[in-house]
Amino acid sequence: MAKETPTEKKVATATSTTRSTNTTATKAPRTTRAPRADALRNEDALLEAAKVVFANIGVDAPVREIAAQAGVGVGTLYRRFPTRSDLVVGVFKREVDACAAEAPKLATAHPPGEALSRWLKRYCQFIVTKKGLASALHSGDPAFDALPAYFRSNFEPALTDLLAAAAKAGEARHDVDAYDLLRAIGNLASTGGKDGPDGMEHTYRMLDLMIDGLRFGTPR
Amino acid sequence: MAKETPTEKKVATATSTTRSTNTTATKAPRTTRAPRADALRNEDALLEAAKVVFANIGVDAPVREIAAQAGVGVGTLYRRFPTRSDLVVGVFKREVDACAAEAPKLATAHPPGEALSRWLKRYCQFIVTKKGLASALHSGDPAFDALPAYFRSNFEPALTDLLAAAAKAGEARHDVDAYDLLRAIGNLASTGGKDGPDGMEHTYRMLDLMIDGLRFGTPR
DNA sequence: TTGATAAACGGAACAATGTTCCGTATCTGG
DNA sequence: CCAGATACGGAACATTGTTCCGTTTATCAA
Repeated sequence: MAKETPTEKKVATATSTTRSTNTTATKAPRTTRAPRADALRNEDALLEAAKVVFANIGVDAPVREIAAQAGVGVGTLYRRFPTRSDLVVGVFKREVDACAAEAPKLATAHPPGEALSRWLKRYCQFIVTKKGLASALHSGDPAFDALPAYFRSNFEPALTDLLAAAAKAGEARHDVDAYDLLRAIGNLASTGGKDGPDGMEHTYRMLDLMIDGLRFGTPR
Repeated sequence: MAKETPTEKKVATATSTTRSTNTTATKAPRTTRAPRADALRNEDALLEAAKVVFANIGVDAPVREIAAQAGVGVGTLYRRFPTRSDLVVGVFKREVDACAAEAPKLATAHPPGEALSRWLKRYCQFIVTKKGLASALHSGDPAFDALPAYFRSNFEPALTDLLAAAAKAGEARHDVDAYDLLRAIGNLASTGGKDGPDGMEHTYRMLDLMIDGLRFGTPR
């Protein structure tokens, strides 16, 4: 097993919430057993490691590198992700999930307008960070075919809710389509990314401009 | 080890490669010798083989395949093209050369309007055939950085001449820019290529439309 | 607690590919 | 025709993605 787990603290990350999703009521199903704890831990470690390695080396980073970073053998990696592409897909989805999941959190922690602008900034970071992955999407590999739909089906509702709340509170106009905005900001952020002359500053300034535009004509 | 890469010797379509034409006729260029005949032959065979293999298998075809098709060993291939990318570049340039070189030939063999339309059709074939290579150009490999300029610097003058002659003969309008036309037809041909429902027919119909447009308003 | 066993693990081994090396064969100039 | 520069072929090496399988371990019931 993964003897190489000196840093066991990771376990404390309360991954428990996502457990017990299936068939808890039935008794002693010989055919199905609860997933092993180390397997779950490793799947998480692999996705996390892949995210880091992709960011450092690029999406073309060797699989061995990722396995090493995760403290796991390649065999383990391949049981979970039968293909390199599957790993890329996994990382992409996980990042989409994480970004989309912040929308409701921000909505409860801040007033609607503030929540909206904070999330849009977060979304910008997602776009810039995942530029490498995004280019992989257009590489012709059919494994990535489903990702655009996944992207939209997660982000559009999240932003729609934020927009509606902001509009209702009089902090944004009503006539803005969430998907239009996602695309516009996506284009904005994907050109002139973090490697620009002044980091992400330029992108953020443009984003602020757009956010002000959202407020324009709003009753005060 | 083989480091320096003299690589291209210009367009090289000229037949004779005698060294004596260089500068003054002083004796004893001890340092340079005429290239061996087999070397020249193999370079040609490699480019030709690569063209075929790229067309059949794709630009990602194994190098060994190309060497085999050319009837040479990989060592020979790598002496001429130190990198896989160099081979791709070589094929691309050679195809550009071949296509551009037909312009003057057509100009002498046909009346200006006919020459123009024939060459545009030929250009269409180039675009469709090289779709695979074109996508490789946008792969981030710096070896391909010079190709767009090469493309333009060969095609634009060729087409400019054809256009001017046709306009002078009253067989085309005067207000059409060669580069604009190259781009327009390039876009036309790159979508819906030869794999479409009716082969290249659709593309050719659109091309004819455009050629008619070139004639429109021309004095007769 | 303990033991049987399904599940998971690690990493060696395999296959495909780009690239390098070098002993041998061939061409060229004199 | 000879000597030496030049080029050749393909085995060998390096880097990946992927598979296999003997070993280890978490789980569960007794």
